[in-house]
Amino acid sequence: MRLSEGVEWSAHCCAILSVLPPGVTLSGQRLAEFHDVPPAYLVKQLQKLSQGGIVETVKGRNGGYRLARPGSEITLLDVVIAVEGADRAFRCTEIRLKGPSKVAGVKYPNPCGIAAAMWVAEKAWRDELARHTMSDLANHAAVETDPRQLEKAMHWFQEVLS
Amino acid sequence: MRLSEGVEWSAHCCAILSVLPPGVTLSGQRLAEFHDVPPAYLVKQLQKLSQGGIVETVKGRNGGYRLARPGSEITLLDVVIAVEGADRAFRCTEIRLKGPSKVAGVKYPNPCGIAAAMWVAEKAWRDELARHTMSDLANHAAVETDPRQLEKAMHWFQEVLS
DNA sequence: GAATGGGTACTCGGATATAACTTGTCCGAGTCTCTTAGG
DNA sequence: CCTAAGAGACTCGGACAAGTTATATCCGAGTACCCATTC
Repeated sequence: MRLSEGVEWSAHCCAILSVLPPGVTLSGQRLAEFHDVPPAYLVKQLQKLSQGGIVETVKGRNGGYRLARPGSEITLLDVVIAVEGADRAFRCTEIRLKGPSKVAGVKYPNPCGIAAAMWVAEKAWRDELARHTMSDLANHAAVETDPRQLEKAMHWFQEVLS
Repeated sequence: MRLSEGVEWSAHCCAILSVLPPGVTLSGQRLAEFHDVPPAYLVKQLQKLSQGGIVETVKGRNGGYRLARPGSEITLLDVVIAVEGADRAFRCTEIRLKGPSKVAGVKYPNPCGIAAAMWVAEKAWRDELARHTMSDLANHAAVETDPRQLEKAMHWFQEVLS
């Protein structure tokens, strides 16, 4: 089981976007430069965020991306779902309906115990992810980050946003 | 994010093995037949369970697999880890150390907020999986399964174990 | 001096190659069992 | 009738392909800005 790298990139991008002044956009090129990741591939992830209603896009010169709603209303779970899809990690293939013990016509309304346990665990995972908003993560980063790095970041933003 | 099919197969196999009399083994061929899955590939999953200390193997004629310890002491988490590996689903690439804001020499002892949140969520997932043992799942299945199917299964077992 | 039209540069978006991993298969090494021959 | 040796068949285990997904890239469609031209 593995989450794609796009999840990490997207989460960082959304956290960054959450601290921008309202209305200001940042292009995929700039976001890729700031995070030092392949620009074209990052844009592909941002596309998913756009389709998922997490970010809005502004076309044309000086265009880019901005959050579609306040950072305090976007959770980590929202980002993960937008990038990875809403499908469950565990997929039940209903093994119990196959093999030599199968009985024609028998259907089970409830999921089998294994699938049920798996899905309860996944719900616990999702619930935990939903507890963190982009604003929370941005605040946490602002506190934890080295002051010198914070200053360099501020400087860079003022440069590219001018 | 996706769990491999091997997880489902392995969980079902372990649940089956947990209800066998002590010492009795079931071959990969039989387990594959019972679940209607590709035999050679199922054996590959059972290999991982063997390497993970979940099941023991008995070679030679009338050999096969059996649980390495009581089914009440094997959790769903044990099986998932054996098949999928112990690595975390989310991997932090330390983006914050790259890009134009990086400061030479700066290291962060604590994981970044995003990674921390991800890993807390994964722990919640694991804790939930660890709450279910193979014996629990087998009991649940015994109650939920259609009586006719149960009987056919019993019949099949008596046949292949004789 | 102000307005307007066109060119240009920059943006996102989807279609297109490459790499990695999951899925699926095969054959060899090892071991228990059964048979059979001998005492 | 009992013992023992050997052949056989069945088992697991790792090495070997095929298909699917994730990763990375490129080029086209569209839009806002800037500048030159005109009134």
